[in-house]
Amino acid sequence: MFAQLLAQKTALAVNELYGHFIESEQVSINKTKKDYNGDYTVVVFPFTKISKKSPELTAHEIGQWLQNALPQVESFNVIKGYLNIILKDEFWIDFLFKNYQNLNFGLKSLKEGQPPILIEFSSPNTNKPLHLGHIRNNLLGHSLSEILKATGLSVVKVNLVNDRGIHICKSMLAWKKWGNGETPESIGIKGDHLVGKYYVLFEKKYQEEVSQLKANGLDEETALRSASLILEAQEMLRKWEAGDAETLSLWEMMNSWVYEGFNETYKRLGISFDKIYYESDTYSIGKKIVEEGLKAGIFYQKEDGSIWVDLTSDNLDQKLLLRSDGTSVYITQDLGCAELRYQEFSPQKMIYVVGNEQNYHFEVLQHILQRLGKAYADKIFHLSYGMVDLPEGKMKSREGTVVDADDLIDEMVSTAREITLELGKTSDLGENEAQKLFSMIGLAALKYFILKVDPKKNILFNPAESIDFDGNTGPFIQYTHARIRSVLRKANQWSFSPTEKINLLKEEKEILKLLYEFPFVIEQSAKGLDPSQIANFAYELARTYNQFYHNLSILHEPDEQRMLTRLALSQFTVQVIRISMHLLGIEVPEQM
RNA sequence: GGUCCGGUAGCUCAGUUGGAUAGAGCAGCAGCCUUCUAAGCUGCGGGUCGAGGGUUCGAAUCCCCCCCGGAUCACCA
Repeated sequence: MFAQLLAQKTALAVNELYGHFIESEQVSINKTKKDYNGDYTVVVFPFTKISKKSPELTAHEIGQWLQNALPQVESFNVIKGYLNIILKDEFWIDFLFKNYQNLNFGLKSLKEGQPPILIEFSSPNTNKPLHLGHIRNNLLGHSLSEILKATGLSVVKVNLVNDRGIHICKSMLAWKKWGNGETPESIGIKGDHLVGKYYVLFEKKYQEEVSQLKANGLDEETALRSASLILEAQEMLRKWEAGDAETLSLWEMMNSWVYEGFNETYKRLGISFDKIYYESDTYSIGKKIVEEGLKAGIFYQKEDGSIWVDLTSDNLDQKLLLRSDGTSVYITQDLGCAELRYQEFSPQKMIYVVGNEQNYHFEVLQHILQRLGKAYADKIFHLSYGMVDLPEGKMKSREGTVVDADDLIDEMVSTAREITLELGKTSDLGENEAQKLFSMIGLAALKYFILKVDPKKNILFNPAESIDFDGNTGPFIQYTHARIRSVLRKANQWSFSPTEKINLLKEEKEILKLLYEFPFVIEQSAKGLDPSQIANFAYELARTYNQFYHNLSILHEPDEQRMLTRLALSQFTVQVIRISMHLLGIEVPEQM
């Protein structure tokens, strides 16, 4: 990065000019604001105490020194005490010539011999279909994996399927009671939707029974606890953990329906995993860990047999680890799963992509692992992302107020189809290709809409206002890509390898300055586990290119070297757009 | 109540370790297609950066306090 070099040299300048040593980290270098003339701006205010001169004079002295010391510097100017540095066009042109054909610009190759980063995401429950919240989770997980890989890390994508527990028993019980043997085939709906239907039905019947009990004089809490439906579900869970054959076969059948449904949705989203864990496999390992912890006196047992950990000295609460009837809870299996993964992969880091509603859970998990003295306790990291809210508030599966993932994807694709057909630029495509394009565009709109937002912030999704296809959107960036590709196809007759260094126009230089930033953007995005930085960069790049495209001609440019330079610039831009979008899990079309 | 997260234009969001006059998109209005794709480009209007104090040459950014919103504190996951 030139900015780093500039900071080092500025520190040296202060040292030589004013006899005072400073670290280059103390120098603040910014990109020059659009309204001013320059490429980089050195902020000299902090040095005025050292120079004992006015900001203007200090800036002039440092600027002169830098111009003498750095051959890349063309000139400088000082405005209101800010030192603006202008680099020679040669610097930018060299950068262009060196990189415009690089298909992997900004990407680092895998560093061998390093322990992997393990990233868990998706982690669905098998009692209901995926909704918009899960989409965010999946997109974040996928994108982060790509971004981390781009920095040369080895990444293992894992999914932990929540395939057991009381919630699963609820949908099983409801299907058993009222399902009449329905299957996905028999009624023609996706398996995950079918199971979800019975989960919702259970809640409905359960609430009815609770109301009835309350009408008979029971208080709410007692009614919730003593309703026959919940007791039956609990009994089913005990049978399941005891290995009851009938229960297990029902469970296997319904789970297989769900997996089939999930796989279809994952496929549409372009999501995949290296390894899938099942809670039904990890909970027993967790149980053992809990028992060992109990023996070691780290946990304690109540009279009813339930096992707890007391975290009050860590400013947390007491936490149940194993129920009185011996069945496990959510955290039990998470203890087992962490152990299993660590044994299996010895990762340098285990990232959990899980919503911020579980912040407390992960804090507790980490504290428990620390108390158990596990080596991996400090390697777990909860990537906590914000909820996707509706105008009326949180989505709730149990109440059926969710934006269904499959429905939303369908809707996005069909909107993409309408818009594309209306614009009529793809009439030469065959049916298959057209279908692929609509899907590509619809998914881009959805994915970009989610990923452009800082992960830790909540997203407001208003179903009444459809997701945009204009402006700061995925399709806008795709469009820019298609546009550039179109120009490059037409330019095939030229070699488009410029040989002479032209002097750059503003529009050309603006793009080069952005492209120059790209590797740094990837690094920052990886460091902050934040795909939105890539998304915002891609938009900025596309927007800047469109200005260039609008103001200047490429193929009609009479000066051949200038034309070739613009082609190289277009080539470079199209690569970086493609790479950026790839890091977000978004495909780009040749035409649209 | 405890803990954690958030509050930037009518709406949705950017805003690097504190730096110049806080930026985009959508929505609204006005322009630009005989020229490489108009899903584009240009212009206009729109802001007490939740409120108040403090630190600093300089605060949307850091500190304190308050207001508002959300999450969480289950023998749910």
